[in-house]
Amino acid sequence: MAKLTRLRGFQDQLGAEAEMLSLVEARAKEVARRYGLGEIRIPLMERIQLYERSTGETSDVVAKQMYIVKHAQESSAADTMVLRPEGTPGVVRAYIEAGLDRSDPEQRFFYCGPMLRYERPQKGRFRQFHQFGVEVFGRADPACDAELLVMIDDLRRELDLELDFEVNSLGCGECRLAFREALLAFGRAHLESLCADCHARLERNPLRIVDCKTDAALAEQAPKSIDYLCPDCRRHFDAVLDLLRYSGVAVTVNPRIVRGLDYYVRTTFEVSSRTLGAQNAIAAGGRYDGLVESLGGVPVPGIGFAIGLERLTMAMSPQDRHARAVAAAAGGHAKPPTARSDSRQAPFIDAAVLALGEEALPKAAALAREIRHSGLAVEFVSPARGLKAQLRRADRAGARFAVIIGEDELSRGVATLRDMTSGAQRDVQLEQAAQAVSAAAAES
RNA sequence: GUGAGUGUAGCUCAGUUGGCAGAGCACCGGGUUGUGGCCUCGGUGGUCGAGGGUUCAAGUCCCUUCACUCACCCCA
Repeated sequence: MAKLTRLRGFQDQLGAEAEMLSLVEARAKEVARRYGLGEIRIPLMERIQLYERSTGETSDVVAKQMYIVKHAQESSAADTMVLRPEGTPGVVRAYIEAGLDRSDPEQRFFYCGPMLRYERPQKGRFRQFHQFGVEVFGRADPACDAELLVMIDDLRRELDLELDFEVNSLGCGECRLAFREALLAFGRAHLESLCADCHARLERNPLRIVDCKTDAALAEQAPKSIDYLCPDCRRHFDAVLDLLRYSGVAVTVNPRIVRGLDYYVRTTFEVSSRTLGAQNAIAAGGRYDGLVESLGGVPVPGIGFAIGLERLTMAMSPQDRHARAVAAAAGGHAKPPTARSDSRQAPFIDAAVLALGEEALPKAAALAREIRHSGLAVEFVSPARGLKAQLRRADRAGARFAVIIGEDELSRGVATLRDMTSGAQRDVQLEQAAQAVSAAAAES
């Protein structure tokens, strides 16, 4: 039989890797809670039209990266379903569907979960990846824009990371029109020197010319959106920058932050790491004031961002990752029982219960359960092998204590309680064995 | 979609001008009839990514293909 492998661009996360992601996710949720955000859970699939009308049909994400889902028996062309490539459109849809735009427009959400995009995988880029995202509705004021950046900075501090913050303003619909014209004029004027990609961009998405890396010098000369801001947009952007300066978040204004999604207006931003390679964007977002309306709701401004969780964990140093993973895996344990189990990928346990012989088996199984009821993590070791192998398993599982019940113990009505770190062991009465284990665990 | 690099044991990798597929780690067992880690002795484990070609003989040379990795593009 041919071996079945995981799909290209998809990954399994085992042990420490999974622990790391859970840990980062927990930190992000904690920070979100402090910023008054409530959780929202939305479907993994939506109608394709949702993304066509929000993210934009010309964006790469919609044009060539979506997974279309087909039911085995039924399919309806009118309702083409796709796996979500990003979170924002779904959240906006849910917001409108719940009638919040009319009844209670100011809402603050966070979400967390997998996103799927069909792309060629590389370092930091996967077909399924996880995002932690934030969406705020009903706030048009610059303080809200600044606050989201500050929030990301808080998370950055919690995780002790060095990250670069870059912001830009695309302007509102009005100033974008003028900016777009200027870009097209620039493109036509330099038609010969533009790279092949930029020729295509000129047609599809002129904004992206600014972002060209093939000819950085030329891109440098291209018109910048911040030079085309109307007075209102200018004031808004300046206010955001002032607030950030006052908050002590070091940001750089980068006119090349144009974003690939159609719905962005005014403030856009990217947060990146210097240690990640080519795919260094860890978080990105921006304002989308017209989006709720264009998806059928009443006009409500909105702004949000998403963090790539895999990239965030990758940005942590290896030593840091290891230390954190071990700490997370160890649970409440100060240190693992042996040096060897230091490299363990799974959680450490408090006790391993070993049974020797048929007679001891039910007693041992019952004892394991009783110890668990006191809140400790217990593994009932397979009794199919000898004591030596069972003890080795106990060590491998990272157990602090081994509780042994064999012929000898049974005849005396006791269990042997062995401290796996010191090797010291003593008899405890079978009836009090569970209390003895939890008492021993409590003092070590 | 484009380009480059890499595919040998579960993992990390040796493998000479083509000549019997190896090491370390991991795993299992003995040394200890009921005592883990350290030590020691032994053992299990391979379609050499796949298919074809050249040759008396291919892990090694040639062609094709697949996968992985990195980069372009794009993005979290």
